[in-house]
This record gives sequence, C-alpha cells and structure tokens, in this order.
Amino acid sequence: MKPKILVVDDEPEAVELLEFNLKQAGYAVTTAGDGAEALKKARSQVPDLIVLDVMLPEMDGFEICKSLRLDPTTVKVPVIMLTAKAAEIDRVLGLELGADDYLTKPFSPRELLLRIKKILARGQSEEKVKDQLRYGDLLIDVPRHIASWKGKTIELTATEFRLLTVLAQRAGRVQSRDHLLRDVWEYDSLIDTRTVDTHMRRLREKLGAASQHLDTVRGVGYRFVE
Amino acid sequence: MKPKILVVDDEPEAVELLEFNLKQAGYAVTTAGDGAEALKKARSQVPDLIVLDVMLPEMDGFEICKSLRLDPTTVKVPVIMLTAKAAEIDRVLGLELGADDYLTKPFSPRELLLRIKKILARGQSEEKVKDQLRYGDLLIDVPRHIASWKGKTIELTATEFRLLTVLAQRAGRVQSRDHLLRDVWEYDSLIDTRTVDTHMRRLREKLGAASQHLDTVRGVGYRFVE
DNA sequence: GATTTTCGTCACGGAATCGTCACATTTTTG
DNA sequence: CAAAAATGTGACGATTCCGTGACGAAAATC
Repeated sequence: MKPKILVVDDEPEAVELLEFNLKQAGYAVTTAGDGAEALKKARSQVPDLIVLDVMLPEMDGFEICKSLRLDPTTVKVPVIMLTAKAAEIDRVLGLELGADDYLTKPFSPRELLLRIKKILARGQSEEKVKDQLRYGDLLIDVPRHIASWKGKTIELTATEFRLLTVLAQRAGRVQSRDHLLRDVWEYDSLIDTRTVDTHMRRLREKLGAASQHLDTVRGVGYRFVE
Repeated sequence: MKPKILVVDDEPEAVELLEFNLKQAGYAVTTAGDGAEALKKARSQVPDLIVLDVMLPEMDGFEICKSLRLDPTTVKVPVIMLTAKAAEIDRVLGLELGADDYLTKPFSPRELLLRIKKILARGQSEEKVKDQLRYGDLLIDVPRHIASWKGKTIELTATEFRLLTVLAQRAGRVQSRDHLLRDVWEYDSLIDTRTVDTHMRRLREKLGAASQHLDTVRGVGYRFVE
C-alpha cells in the first residue's frame, strides 16, 4: 500500500515538480490548486499526509489548515506547510494551527522527502512539540525565550535567539546563509547574506564556551553540532 | 478503561465535532444539549471530566457548574469551560464556580485535548487553575478582582487586572502583543498592538515595586517572571 | 445629563538593535 | 608560494522598538 499524499499549490509548475518527485519516491499523489478543491479532496480521499502551500489565492494555507483540523475526517492527517515566514513559524507549528512541520521555499525535493518520511514513520503515535532544546549544558527554552549555559542565562536579542533556535532545531544539518535568511528573517528579505555572519559572530560572543556548538562549514554555511 | 467525558453544548455541530475528536483520542463520550440534561447525565453516569459551553439557552454554563459543585456526586468532577469572551474568564476561574480550566473560542481540538490530558493526568483534580496567584509579595485574587502588594490593595481597572492575570497565569512564557490582544481583549479585536504597551505602562505604574515581575522582551512581547 | 474614570490612539524621543561596509585573517586554489 | 576566495572582526549610521505623556472618545458613575 502506497501512502497517499495530497499536494496543494496554485502554481502548476510547482505541483508538477512535487508530484513527480513524490511519485518517484513511491507515494500515491493527488493534487489541488485551491482551497476549496483541497478541502474537498482531503475529505473524500483522506490522504496520509498533506503538503500545503501557504500562499494561495482566496483561501490561504492557514485557513485550510484550520478547516482541516475542524473536520473530523481530516483532523488527524499530518500537514506540512510551505513558505511560512520566519515570524509565522510559531503559529504554524503551534496549537492554533497544528501543522506537523514546515518548509520555506525554495527547498530541495530531498528535503521534503525526508520530512515526509519522518512524519509518516512516527505513524499514529503523537509526537510532542518540543519547546525545550537541550544540548549538554546548553538549554534553549523557546516559549520563555531564554537560552542558558550551565544554568546561567545568556542575554540574546530576538534575532540572535531565533537564529540559535533554527540552527539547534536542525542540529547536525548544515544551513546555508540563504536558508537561514529565509528561516530567521523574512521569506523575501533583501538582506545581504553576509549579515548572517555578523549575527553569528554576535551569537558566538554571547554564547562564550557554548559557541563550540556552532560550526562554520566553509563554502556552505553554518551548522549546530551536539 | 476509557475515561468518560461529558460534552455539553447546544450547537449540534460543535457537539459532533468535539465528540468525534474525543472518541478519536480514545475517550468514551456522552453529550448533552442543555442544562437539565447535562445535570441528569452527570449525576447518573459520573464522567471523569466535563466539557461545558458557557453560552447555553435557559440554564447557562455558570449555573450548571454551580449545581455540579453543590451535588456530592459530582462535586469532584473536573470541568473545562468554553467561553467566547475574555471578560468572562474572571468568573470562570473564581471560587464561585470552580472550573478547572477554560478555553476561549475559537480553539483547536488539539488544544482541548492537551488540556484534558493534563487534567486527567493529575488524578483527582487536586490543583485547579488557581484563583489565587501568589508571587512573592504580589497576590492576585482572580474572583475578587483584587491585586495586592505586601497586603496593600492595588487599584486596577478591569483591563489592567485581566492583563496582569493573563500574564501571571502564563508566568515565564513570553506573550506576544497579538497573543495578549486575543486573550485579554476580544478574539477579533481590531485594536492596535501598541495599545498593549500603554496598558503595560499603566499597570507598571500602579504596581510600583511589584512591576519587577513584568519583563519586556524586546522584539517579541512581554513576560511575567517570578 | 454631567462628571469622572477608563480606554485607545498618536507623536515624540531615547536606546537597543540591526545591516552594511572596510579591513584583517584564514583557507583554498592554481 | 602567491593570488583568490571565504570568513572573522570592529565600527558606524540607520532603523526599529519601546516607554512616555497627552488628548479625545467612550463608558461608567452618580
């Protein structure tokens, strides 16, 4: 039995690309171009997972996600959201919407496949939304917006905190400067990529010994190591 | 043994939705559409928890809650109240009613499930949502609508008091201005987010030394610290 | 209905933060 | 080994963000 995946995006090209990749990977794929169609298909076919673009005409991804959660038939179907702005991530993953994961555009098909695999693998078992990340003596408490090292609070600005959080959440995987700009700043931010370097420096300064977790991968980007 | 939950709401749609979600989550569900039915079923079946809408025809949620507390059979059954208005929270939490938790509409099924899980986990409803919050010399008496510092009453307006209460109840966690607007004001309030600042200022002024509990998290929101 | 209180908005100013640049340092390349 | 490329660092103006005071509207009180 192939797992069924519903792809919702208004751009035909994007849909086609995703469809191809997912089918290649052995999934059964259905698609929808707008909110109404998406809800209809979600209800009638009940896919095992939904890939949902946020930027849609008329009914946006947030609305769709809410509707899915309100409908008994689809309440449990995992959702991966595309194109969330950094500032919206909390909302996307939070209780209000309850998406299971998100990706910022543009992303590689491989990346998406990994996330899908991970979510489907955990099956019916519920996974708690982590609001505390701990790596050795470094503790990141997202809802409290506090980072600490050996119990001692580290004063971080909003941007620094977000940068650290994004890196830590993707621990082990290298994040390119572009990728970080999308996730930590805004999707369409016109900010210079070198600005990331500056913030990394400030972050390292403040982290002190804890900055050992922050690797530079020359020619690629930065990585959080455990 | 599945925990039994009684859902009380006069809107069939809402009942159906809740019923489905709760059953999905592994609970045994019974429902009631009005106060009389609710009390009858509560007495005869003695559920492990009751989800109670405030807005009901004839006998409203407050009355039902009171009656439940007066009856020895149901006095210990935890109650989660559903309310549309932030202004009603004071009453819900008070000793007068003795609800165990509340949710403001609209909420996601996930949110409700989390609260239910939490309440059932702590056994025989030992700790309710406190109607008295004490942090050092600061005392917040929710039902009496009184805040005091070192025994001395602090005169607060309704909005200021609610703001303080919401922050204190979520002590430690940063609350964004948007979030506060939703919980302290109305859900769909069209109020400027900067208005929160003004009320924070007034609150701090009146709190005097006690305002040390109120942190500003620049670029994020406000936080109550212990 | 008049007075008082409370509420929401606005504009201003100071301070924290941010983004960029120039330059130093390190690493890679040929 | 020298040049080029990439990253680290320090400094500085620009911007953003928050606290504050003032003001008119709305609500509550009498």
